[in-house]
Amino acid sequence: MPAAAHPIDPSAEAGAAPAFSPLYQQIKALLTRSLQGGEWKPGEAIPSELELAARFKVSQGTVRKAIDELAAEGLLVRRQGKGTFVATHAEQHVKYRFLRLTPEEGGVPPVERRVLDCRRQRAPADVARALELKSGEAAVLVRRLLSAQGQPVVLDDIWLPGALFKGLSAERLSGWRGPMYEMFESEFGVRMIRAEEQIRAVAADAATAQWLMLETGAPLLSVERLSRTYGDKPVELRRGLYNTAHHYYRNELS
Amino acid sequence: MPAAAHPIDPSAEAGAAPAFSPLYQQIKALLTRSLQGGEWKPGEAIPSELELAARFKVSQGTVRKAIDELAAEGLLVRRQGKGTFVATHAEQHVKYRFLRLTPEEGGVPPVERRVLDCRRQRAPADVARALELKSGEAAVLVRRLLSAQGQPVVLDDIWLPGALFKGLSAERLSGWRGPMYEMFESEFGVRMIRAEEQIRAVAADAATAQWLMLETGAPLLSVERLSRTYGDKPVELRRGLYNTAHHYYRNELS
DNA sequence: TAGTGGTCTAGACCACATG
DNA sequence: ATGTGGTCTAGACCACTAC
Repeated sequence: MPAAAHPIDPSAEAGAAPAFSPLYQQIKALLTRSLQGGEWKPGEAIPSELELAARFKVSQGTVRKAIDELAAEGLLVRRQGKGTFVATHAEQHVKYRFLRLTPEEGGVPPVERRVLDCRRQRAPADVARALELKSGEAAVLVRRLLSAQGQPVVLDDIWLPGALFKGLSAERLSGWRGPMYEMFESEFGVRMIRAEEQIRAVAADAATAQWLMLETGAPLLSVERLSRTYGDKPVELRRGLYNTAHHYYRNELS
Repeated sequence: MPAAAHPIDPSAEAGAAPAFSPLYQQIKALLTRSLQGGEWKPGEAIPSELELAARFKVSQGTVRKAIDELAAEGLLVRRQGKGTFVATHAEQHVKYRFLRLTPEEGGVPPVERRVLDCRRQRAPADVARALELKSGEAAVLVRRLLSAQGQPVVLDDIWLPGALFKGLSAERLSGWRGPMYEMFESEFGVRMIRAEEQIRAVAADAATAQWLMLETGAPLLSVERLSRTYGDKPVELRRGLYNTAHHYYRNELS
């Protein structure tokens, strides 16, 4: 019983919980649950460290450590003198967090978007499995073409759970200015916080080649991304095909 | 002057320093310098937090925060009850830190190595620029073929600064068991701590196709990696061509 | 001037590893 | 039993932001 001096009863504020972990981990779990439950919305400030310390009956330092970890994970953003805020995809500095495609020297990133298709249909088996949908459950398929200076660079197929994205249409997508994840956040209340990608090199098939204005068989970067929201729940399966003739996917290892 | 109560004179233990940053940042810089200078070697334990606190005349908490950051960056490894150790590529759990190529379900990673070439020569202009060598300075070029179950998967060209890798030969490389970065560390005192990668899809040329037992023009993943050691000094330029028919490059975004 | 996050301290106690 | 890192507290002071 590590924190016997100040145990927090998990059943007090919520249901089953990690039970006996360090106090700051319990606080972190409680904060995560509040974020997940929408107590504080993206962009809003959460209560001050002292307020939270009073609410949870722990010291400021303990709250601080919990917030530190959530900030390190990108769920919260600290701003000295102002407060701590729920992270949002609308922020300038995280705009390229999930956009790893970088132009060669002197080029521009592929920011021109064209929605080719947006339809609701039953999720195919592989998509259903990835998104943890029941087989045959509704899904939304969005197909987009991203270009840089008129040159097509990316062909994206995006699968979303139908239940979470009611009312999503090609018109709404086309009308939206700014990152897609910002729209998901503000229009559908779905916030992506983490993603895993599988990257391969593939040959362009005839249809893809036509969209990207390449020869059939041209080498393309295939990026399959599974995005997750709070609680590691998968909410987006994205399959992108990138023409890397004038762009590259950048990555940092540490 | 944030830390006026306990300023550390940068000139006391070393030369010019970040001057007036938070105390723990100054401690961090001092620890980094000791790591860089080889005061503690990879795998060894550094002094305990209390010892360091005494040495630097600060509280344990301040040393702790400095070590926390270095541990987060992967330079140190904490082990409860034992001490804090200098990270090493020999550790099991970091063995795959720089190896992102993952087998498809049921497959095996490409661990069979064959050294095709190892020669010293003048660095070409682009390599010299990346490694920050003077033009015409000596470099070592290593070419390797990695296979999984007899099937070639990766063709690697590795450029290293000649001055740092005296005595590197195909024989020594072939004889080494374990990760290459472990060899660089223990045999040449060069420890990689960070790397940036540029990833593209390319078509196999005739020579590459032959090595990888593919058709000319087959799509390959091109991974160009610049690895850095302490002080962000570049020490390796690696150009890998991956056959992603049965493996994929995995990445996590957060 | 007041409130926020950021730094630093000193000391207590716990958990883990080792002799 | 001792020494290590890990957690938690209470309080002080600093730096930044806003009113």
